[in-house]
Amino acid sequence: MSWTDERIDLLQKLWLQGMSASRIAAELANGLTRNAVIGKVYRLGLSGRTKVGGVTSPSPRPQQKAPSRAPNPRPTSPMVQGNTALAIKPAALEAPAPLPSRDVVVSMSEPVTILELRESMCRWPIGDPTAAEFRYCGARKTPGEGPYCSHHARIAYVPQQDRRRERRIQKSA
DNA sequence: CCCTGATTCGC
DNA sequence: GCGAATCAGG
Repeated sequence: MSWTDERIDLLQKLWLQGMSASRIAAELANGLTRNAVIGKVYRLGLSGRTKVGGVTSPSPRPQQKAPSRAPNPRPTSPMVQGNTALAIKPAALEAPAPLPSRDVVVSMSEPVTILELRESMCRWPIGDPTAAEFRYCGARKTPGEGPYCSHHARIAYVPQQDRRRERRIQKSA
């Protein structure tokens, strides 16, 4: 598959929304890697996401080929990133104030699709597994073997300390 | 170690 | 033009 206009369009949209390359790649679901996404973005001249605030960073992208080799003229753009980056996009600032949803738990990183789910991520299911919107918690898994983040682990393993003494007495045997 | 984007470079 | 490899960093 190649970069169709539609795909490029979506790519731009997502990229400008602040979505990370890896997520976009996963979203476009095509075996595309984040490298492919980044590479395309680069070619499109979209690299160096303009930050919010209108301060149009000069995004100096010398499209010219450096004779020998440009060691690393890395401007080190100020970008919010990392697993915990909340994809703060311009749209978010313009968007209506988030309704005081009451059940927004402390979930940091947004839920992830199964494609984005990694071994180190919480597998707590979010939503209807049969729905397309089904996601997993995706937060950092608690070290060890727990398939869940610490938060969900507690919910999952609410042990049965309270369990009725199931097998009462089986003395007579 | 997980992740991020940027750049280079062979195809 | 494409994207893996690499680089540079958080």
